[in-house]
Amino acid sequence: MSSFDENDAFEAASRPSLAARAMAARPAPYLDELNPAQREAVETMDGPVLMLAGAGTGKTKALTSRIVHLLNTGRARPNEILAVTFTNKAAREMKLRVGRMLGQTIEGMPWLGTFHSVCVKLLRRHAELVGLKSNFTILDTDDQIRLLKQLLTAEKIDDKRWPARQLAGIIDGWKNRAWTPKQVSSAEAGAFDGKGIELYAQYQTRLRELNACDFGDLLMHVVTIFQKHSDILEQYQRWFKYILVDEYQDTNVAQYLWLRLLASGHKNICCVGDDDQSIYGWRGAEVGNILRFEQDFPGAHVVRLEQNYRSTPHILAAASGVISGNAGRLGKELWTDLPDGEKVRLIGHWDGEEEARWIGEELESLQRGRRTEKGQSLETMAILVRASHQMRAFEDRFLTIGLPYRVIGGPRFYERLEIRDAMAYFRVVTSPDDDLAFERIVNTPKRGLGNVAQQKIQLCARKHEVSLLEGAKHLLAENGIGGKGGTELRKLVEGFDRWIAEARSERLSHMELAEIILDESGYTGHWQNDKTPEGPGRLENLKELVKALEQFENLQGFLEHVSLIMDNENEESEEKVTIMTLHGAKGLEFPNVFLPGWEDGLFPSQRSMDESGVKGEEEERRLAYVGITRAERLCTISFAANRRVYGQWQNALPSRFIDELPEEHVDVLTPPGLYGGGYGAAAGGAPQMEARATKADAYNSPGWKRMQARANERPTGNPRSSRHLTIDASAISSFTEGERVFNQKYGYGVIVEVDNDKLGISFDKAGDKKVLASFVVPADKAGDVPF
DNA sequence: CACCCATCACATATT
DNA sequence: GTGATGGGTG
Repeated sequence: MSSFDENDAFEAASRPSLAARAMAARPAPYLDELNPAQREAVETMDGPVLMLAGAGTGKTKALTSRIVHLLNTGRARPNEILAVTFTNKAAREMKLRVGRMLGQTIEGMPWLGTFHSVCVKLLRRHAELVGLKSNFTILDTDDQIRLLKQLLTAEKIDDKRWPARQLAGIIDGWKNRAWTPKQVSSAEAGAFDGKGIELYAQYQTRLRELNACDFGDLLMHVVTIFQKHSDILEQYQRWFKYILVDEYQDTNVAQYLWLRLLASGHKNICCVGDDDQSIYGWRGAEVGNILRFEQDFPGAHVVRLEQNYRSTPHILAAASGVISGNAGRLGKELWTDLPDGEKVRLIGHWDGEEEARWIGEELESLQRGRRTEKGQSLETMAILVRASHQMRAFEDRFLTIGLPYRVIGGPRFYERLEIRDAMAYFRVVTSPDDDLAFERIVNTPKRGLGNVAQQKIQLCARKHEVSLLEGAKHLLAENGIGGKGGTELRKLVEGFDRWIAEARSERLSHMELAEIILDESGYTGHWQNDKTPEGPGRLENLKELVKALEQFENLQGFLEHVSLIMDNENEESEEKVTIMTLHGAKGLEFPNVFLPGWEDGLFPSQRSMDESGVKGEEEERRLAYVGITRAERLCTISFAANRRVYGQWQNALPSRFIDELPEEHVDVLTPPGLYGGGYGAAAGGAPQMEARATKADAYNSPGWKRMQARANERPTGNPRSSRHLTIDASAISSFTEGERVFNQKYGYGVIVEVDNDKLGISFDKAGDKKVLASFVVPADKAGDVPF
């Protein structure tokens, strides 16, 4: 009990000032700003509440008002409220808004955070109950895979046939369901060649030896503790008087159990979510959790937020047309007061590059101001893609035309090679037992310590039952290693001793220490001598890393932060258009949204449908719904008939979701190139892109018919029945040597060589080229196709 | 042991 | 097209 009370997270927050001040401020002006539904959700404070909040219905506003109301009415002190979100961004936003409503910052809400960060706090307190020390390290996916690889090698399992990645996925799945190795269902016995469960047990043992956790463990361990130690659970049940959960539709089984355990006392739990926006099934989220809420918490108060403040009626109607294709929804009807605005625009393109080019032009025209409109900032515009590899085409295009853009969710700062290396050095300094970190950097930069030498260190460490760093010392003492490697290893080990002592003495600031570590270890020098074009950038990143340390007390605190917060939102001043994935865009809104790549196989993703069938398709459909509902004023959907996949040209059909867009809310634009416009004619004629046509027209256009015809010519029959992103079989060998052909890029030419779908062509102007057959048409048909 | 080149699998989304 | 891996060479 005493240690419980000494918890600084509780203590620091217990200062009376905030709660007292909040209570003194009795009047509740924030209530007047809510609509009736929101107000009901805020004022129903006791007992279970389910807030079904459609996109753009003021969910965060209701949630933060509820927190403020709980404080304001004296129901709870700030540190007695547990509020969990999925992303750090959402947590930050909530903190900010609660603070603003209260008129002060709220450092006093220690239990407002992501599931993972709250769990880390809990687990540090009770780590010994699951066999860990409270200073355990948190492994990221990379470390996880490396560890599993080691296990596989030790078990002599061929990691070609049975890749560590796959095992990691299986184990993650089990952890998402809060299954410890002993609890894994017998139905899973066959997993990973029948060795899955055994390997899982070994992996957990290894993690304990390393005093480490992976992401899944954070939740699972806490659930285990709650289940096994009722006294601890009861303390927390009493402590957390009110529980709030954001994005409830994204909770997995472990999170669900965690919440149910904590709420089972007073049942003051308020879950906010939207079953139509559940898009994380692939990482274990269970829509069932939200669908079942009323059974789990009998007497639950269900509030629907249906007034949308974000999007125009056309956009809402388009979104609801798509989502209505899903079965088993809780059902909501969004409505809005806003004026009609523009219809959702739909446009097809010949290939991905043209799509990027067209969107680039659209962005510029929005920026300049279309027709009578005023120009808009690039900040109002976003391109939301299904898969991150789609981003590349846009980056390429925007670089050439000099359009400023920002990619969110690309390779993140803290996942970069040099940052991870540098952090591995810091990890060894702060916890010398961190073998995974040590392993990562023993030979980075190159110290002449290859496989053989590293094996020796491993063996020596195991012999003495010590960490790798200690093992290396023993090895040196025993003269087990000589030559260049030996000298270098000695230098490294001595370096670590020095840095560790330096860190303990606290004489230097941790920033200075970090610089010394990177310099003396030769890591900075390694990149200074690097002659690849990335070298300077990497050095730059290392500098930024040291700068980022400034905000933290010490290296330890920094590492903890990084392991949980892998985002990197540096504030920039320049206006930029945003490129991000649909998943990343959830919770955001933009006046102008572009949704490219709506092709069957890409979106909905083939893999999702192969793996999860109808459920997968429904999740993809929700993703489409999320995409459309991000738009406030203008939403533009596009697709391309041809796209490069794995560097190969493939053709595709428009997404099935396009057929589900209600026609009366959609404006079909004519692509540049149809009706004789585009490539040849555009030079002389007016730009075609604003031309109006109906959806049917676009599908009936010559170019479109040809695309369809090509797809249907394939011998596989029904084009909807199998993969759509495949090589266009009709194009293969349909050309012969000597035939005269036309290609968009190179103009007219004669075929000199046929190699399956690749043609060698001697062009009149461009010379000899290799071109894919699907990119070429007979010269006499050049007018028919959308070139 | 480091470096170079050929080969291969590959890329749905994230804490 | 990219990044990881493995075999051969210096």
